[in-house]
Amino acid sequence: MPATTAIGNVRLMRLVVAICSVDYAGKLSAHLPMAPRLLLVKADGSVSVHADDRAYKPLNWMSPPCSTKIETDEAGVGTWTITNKANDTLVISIDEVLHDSQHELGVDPGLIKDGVEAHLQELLAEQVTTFGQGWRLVRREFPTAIGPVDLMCKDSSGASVAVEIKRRGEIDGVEQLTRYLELLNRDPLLAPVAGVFAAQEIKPQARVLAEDRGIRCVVVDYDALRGFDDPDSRLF
Amino acid sequence: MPATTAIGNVRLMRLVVAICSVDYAGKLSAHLPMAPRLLLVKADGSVSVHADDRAYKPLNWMSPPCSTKIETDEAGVGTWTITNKANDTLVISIDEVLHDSQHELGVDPGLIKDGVEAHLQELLAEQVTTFGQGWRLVRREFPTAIGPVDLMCKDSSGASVAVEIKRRGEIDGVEQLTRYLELLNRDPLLAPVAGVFAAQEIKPQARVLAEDRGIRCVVVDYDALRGFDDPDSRLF
DNA sequence: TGATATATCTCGAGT
DNA sequence: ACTCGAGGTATATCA
Repeated sequence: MPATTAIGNVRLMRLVVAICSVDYAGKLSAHLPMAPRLLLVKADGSVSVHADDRAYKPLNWMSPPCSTKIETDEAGVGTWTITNKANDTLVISIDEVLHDSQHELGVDPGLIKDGVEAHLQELLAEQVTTFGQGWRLVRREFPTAIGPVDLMCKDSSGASVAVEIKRRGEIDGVEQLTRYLELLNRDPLLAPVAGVFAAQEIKPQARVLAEDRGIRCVVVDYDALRGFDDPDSRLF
Repeated sequence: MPATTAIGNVRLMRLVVAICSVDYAGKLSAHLPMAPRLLLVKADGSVSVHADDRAYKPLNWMSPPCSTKIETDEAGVGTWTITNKANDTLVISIDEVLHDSQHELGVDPGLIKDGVEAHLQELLAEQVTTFGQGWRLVRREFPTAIGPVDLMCKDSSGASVAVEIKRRGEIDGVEQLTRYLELLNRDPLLAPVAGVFAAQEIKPQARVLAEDRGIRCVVVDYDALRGFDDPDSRLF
């Protein structure tokens, strides 16, 4: 078995706290005046600039793949120029370095998620009787010219119903389902096709719009659906 | 003049590199197995968990406002429990601390941007002949009951045209313009009103939908428009 | 590779 | 508080 770590493959995360200004030129232009900030250089070469607020979004960043040209003196003062394939450039001008450290983290084993829309669709596909007794699934991701319908079903009377599934039901979803229904109802082999808008939460505006268009709204309980599902198949 | 910094107001960014596992329960459930990661605690109380890749998105996070309960021993081993108003919880279990430092950054002076949609609208308002010879601007932000139309114009024959401007032209923008046109064409003093969908980039789906509804699509070149504009008016 | 849909989207403006 | 729209959206999936 070969060694899993070679010196040349050691990948480090570098944390720099520095007084710096930043200029980005690419899809837009952006400028950050000189101030103390965190510079985060990751093992994949990506660079992000963080202020002391906001958990999610950096002030500025360069996504990988990208390369960094560092032109600094022994105190770390100078400039970093980061460029990507599209020739977007991020220039960081450093006046003073307050902290500089490197850390080996290794490859992350990754995130396991549960409760996203794809999972909700799976559960509902298995349990279309959530929508009514005697319903059956025709197919998931039923193809149309403008995109796939989440679930195509038949109700107990054999009538077609297109189901649009969202985690949070907003107006966009109703518009999307409306477009599908308009298209599907032009097909004499399918028409008439009714619509169901299913979500864990449906915003009042979306409900009004849907019902005005004759679309039935169904609020689904993820935990209840999951309860009927095999618990051993759960991720954790 | 009062002192601008009191001890109680000193706000610090804390950088911790630790072997940890993470569980989030809120809008969804997510789990990160034990591994070395960066924990970033900002002055606003927000916490984010970073792996050694991706510039933009943390693996896990809690946005402010939120509060953290730290239950660790003198070596930093133990758990952090972060909760927000909605009772979403992020639990970080720390096995070993590899680095721990704090830094005072102060409030960031903020980002200056150039090249966003508002600017595109300005440029097109100044140069409506981009859409055709003899066109003239009636007004920007033309008011309607459901919101302002970006540009209301008259073409060389004097016919009214409503223009919707986006940086990226997607289906939502076509829907928006469709709603405006429907409303405007009910007004006998204005009707008939034609539609133009203008964007730096128009997605195929959006183009199909727009043209199906008789809306003309125009791809505009931001840099070319800017070239005609006064360079002194640029932000930087 | 390009197009499409999702996201714990985030974030800001306006009501 | 809520809604709506924009984002250097980023990111995953699927053709």
